[in-house]
Amino acid sequence: MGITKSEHFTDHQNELANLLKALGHPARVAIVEYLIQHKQCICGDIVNELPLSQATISQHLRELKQVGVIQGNIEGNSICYCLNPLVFKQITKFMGIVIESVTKNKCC
Amino acid sequence: MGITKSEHFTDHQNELANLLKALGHPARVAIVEYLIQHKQCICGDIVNELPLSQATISQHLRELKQVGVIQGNIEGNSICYCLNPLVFKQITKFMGIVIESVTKNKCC
DNA sequence: AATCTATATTGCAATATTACGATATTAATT
DNA sequence: AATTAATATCGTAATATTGCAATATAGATT
Repeated sequence: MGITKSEHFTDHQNELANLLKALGHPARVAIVEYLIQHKQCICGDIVNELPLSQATISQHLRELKQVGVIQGNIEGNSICYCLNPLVFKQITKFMGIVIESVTKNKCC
Repeated sequence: MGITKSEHFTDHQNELANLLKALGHPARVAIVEYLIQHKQCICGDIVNELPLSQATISQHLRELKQVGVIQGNIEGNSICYCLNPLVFKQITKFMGIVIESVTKNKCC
């Protein structure tokens, strides 16, 4: 099918999965890494950086914005994007729970 | 298209993206959460836990295994799966870099 | 060795994602 | 007001993902 049965999972599971999925594309990882380096960007900066069309970059930025990875503020005729730390803290929290759980345990 | 132009990105970007994508599905988040709780599982445990067919669960387990999120050890006639902390540490490291970068900066 | 149990694989249909050209929108500049 | 610059959206094609029934495989049990 290709249809994910979101209705069978908890809100938390769906939210976390959406967030991780949004980060699960090399172009979007590259955008985040650009923002780590440069703190902010406009769409055109990423168009110059990555070998993808303006339309495609705009789409990736929208996906990142939709889940809260980045936020965009209108500045004149362009839009300044920057990272939102909240979602990264959310992911880190989950990872911490996993790591703690595994540490307490040897398993198979 | 649907084709990701992986060749244009660094190995690091592709690896991290693959890892995050593998975790970017609610069923696979649910599997990881089951393992946080129960430390280990066999395929049948997850089949009983989630409203998905055995074939689908087996596929999700394979994806998680492929990127190293879980490891499987043959135990008689079934396979014991458990979490591999390494990849979670890798993700945490990246998240830490992001958070540190944002903290140093206010931006738009 | 036949059967049972547990898991993996194959084949397929439905849906989602990725990418881009073309076009629209919106603000700044002339 | 016309033009330019920056970004978003639409439409479309190609590929990927999700899910399942059916079947295959492999070890355990009888």
